[in-house]
Amino acid sequence: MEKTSRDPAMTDVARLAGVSHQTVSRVLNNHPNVREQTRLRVQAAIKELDYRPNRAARALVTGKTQLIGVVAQNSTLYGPASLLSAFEEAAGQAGFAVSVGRVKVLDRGSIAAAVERHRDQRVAGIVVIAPTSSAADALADVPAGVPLVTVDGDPDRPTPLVTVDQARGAFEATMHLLKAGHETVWHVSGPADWFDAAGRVEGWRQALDTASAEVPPVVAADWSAASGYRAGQMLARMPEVTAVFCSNDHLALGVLRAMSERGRSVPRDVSVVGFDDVPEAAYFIPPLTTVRPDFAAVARETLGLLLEQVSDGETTRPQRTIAPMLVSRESVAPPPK
Amino acid sequence: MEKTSRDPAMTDVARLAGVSHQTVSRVLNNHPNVREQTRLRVQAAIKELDYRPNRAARALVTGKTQLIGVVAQNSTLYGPASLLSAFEEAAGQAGFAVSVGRVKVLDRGSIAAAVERHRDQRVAGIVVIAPTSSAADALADVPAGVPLVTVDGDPDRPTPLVTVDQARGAFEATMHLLKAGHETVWHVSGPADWFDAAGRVEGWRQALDTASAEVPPVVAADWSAASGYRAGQMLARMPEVTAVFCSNDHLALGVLRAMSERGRSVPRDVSVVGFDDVPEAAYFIPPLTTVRPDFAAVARETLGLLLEQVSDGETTRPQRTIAPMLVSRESVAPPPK
DNA sequence: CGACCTGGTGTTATCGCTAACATCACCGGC
DNA sequence: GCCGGTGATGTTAGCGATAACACCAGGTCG
Repeated sequence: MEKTSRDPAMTDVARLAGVSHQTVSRVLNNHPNVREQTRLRVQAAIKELDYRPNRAARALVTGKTQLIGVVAQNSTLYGPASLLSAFEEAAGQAGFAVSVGRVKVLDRGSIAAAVERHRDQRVAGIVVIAPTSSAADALADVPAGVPLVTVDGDPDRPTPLVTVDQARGAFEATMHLLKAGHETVWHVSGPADWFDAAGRVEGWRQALDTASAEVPPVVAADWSAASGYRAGQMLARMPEVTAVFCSNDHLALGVLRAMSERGRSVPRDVSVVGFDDVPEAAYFIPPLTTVRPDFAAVARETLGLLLEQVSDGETTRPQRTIAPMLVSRESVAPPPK
Repeated sequence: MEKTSRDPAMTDVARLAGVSHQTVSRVLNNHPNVREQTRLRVQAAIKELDYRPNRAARALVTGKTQLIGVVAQNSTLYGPASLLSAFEEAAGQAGFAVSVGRVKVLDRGSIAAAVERHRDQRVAGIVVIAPTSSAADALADVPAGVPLVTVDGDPDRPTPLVTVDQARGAFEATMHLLKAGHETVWHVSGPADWFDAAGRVEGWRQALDTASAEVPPVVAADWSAASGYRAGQMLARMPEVTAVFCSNDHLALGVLRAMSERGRSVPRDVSVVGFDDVPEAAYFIPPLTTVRPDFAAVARETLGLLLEQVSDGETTRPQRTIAPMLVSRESVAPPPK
């Protein structure tokens, strides 16, 4: 009767290498005081047994896990999804596992519950993707002492925060259009309760102010192509509209379509700029000039900020913004004569 | 000098309730042999101390974690992203945390590495979202003994697998078009190395066979709207094309646009059906008739199959397919006279 | 009415690791 | 040539839970 023998433990490695288990532990944790020869023997034994340290045992004695909890909305929007994916990659490379707690709606109760689930797991730290004010409000409920970083959250709160510099991206996009010769730039905005959308409105307005251009009314939409299309139908009817900055690429797609349907050629008659640089943006007709946020950088900074809190308990400068990049394609041209 | 006292442990609860720590353990694990009165005392103590069991300690002694590892491609495609999100929710409700290992490309090496990372974490089981043959191949490297379920993988392999019944969805979509009176149905297909795409081609062909309709050549594309648009440009030029089944909604979007550009009205001149029911599909112009996979059901089945393996070691019937649902909107009509 | 079960509880060993201390050989300096 | 320092290693004691067994009271049964 062969019982499947249990996974090898540190003592098994120690026995094979002819040392004590403590020496194995020292090799594993790169302690300096181990003779080179001994280290090699131990490493050979580890490889031979396909030994892997038991994280539970380590966590038990150190009191720390190698787990990071992320709270994110259960959505497939490009921005948040990319962010999450980038963060998982960054954390993975740093040797941390990521446990994702999805939330249907970003309200206090749901977020608090997700945070509790993570605390139950004794995560080392928590990241909350909190792009709306209701989500940011919910963070007030998180007990102090838990390392916490907010991504895409409210820039006006003192909590540790990493965010794309929405205003700067919008500023550059708008400036790009103004420099092409347009007298002013219209804006199709995302939902007002999203910080991303608010920041982009702000950057757009600043650019117009800087250039002393007239500030047209904001055209409000949500993030969808459908709402961009509706906004576009309106704008297409107004001959004075020659340049439009859209709060994301899907809105821009809707605008492109509306323009094309009314026979206004992009970029000959109207120039359009988006935000996000979704993978399809280069295949729109025409290929879309847009602003690309560096999600990988956001992820790296977030992780850095979190690990700083985990080890030091505190952070020196708890806010980071990541400058996005304008990607110039073919949807921008000088205005018609 | 106040040192922040450590989290309460089981013994603290036991002391407060006036019982042994073992009794606390029994209460926590719902053992039957505990007097009601004792149970209440213990529960009160747990609440008072805000005690939460230490998972590391439990994992150490039981040898099992409450963690499930998922390997998924680092993509933002609607299908895989939805699946992942649904699975995280299902697992969360069953008390499992989900650790996601993202992979850039679905090749043997990357998948093997991701699986190894999960094994290091001693996950209870692993789910691999393996929609292409290269991904399915990589599973050969996974050592036996690790509970493993494949989602969206190769239906022709014997590994435990849960998948949407692509062929059936495609069959119904095609039948829907034939019943509307179309003589035959054209198909714009996803990439050939995706099982999803292959299954949908098969279902489409079966439906045509069943109705003894002519089988036109498959129009090959990838999953993008851009490629759908190119396919659509071709189809729009052919007057005999009155019905098109697209392998996903984005392709359908491209086709819709191409048709509209060439003045062929949908659904009056041409009927179009998609697959996936992306959130925007109802806002396409016209609102798109499509096939909705039940991602939540896939997630539930996957979890069930995995937990069955975890507890029993084996599974009886290791393959499950989930029937999708046709969602009828406004992009289908009888063919023009 | 003593043997035996059984429900409720406590005691002890154990999981696999790290931290802290113990040990021991070897070194240089006065 | 004895002393303290230092580098390499071993020994021991937990971390916080579960499992296995021990124990004890009270009821059942022959």
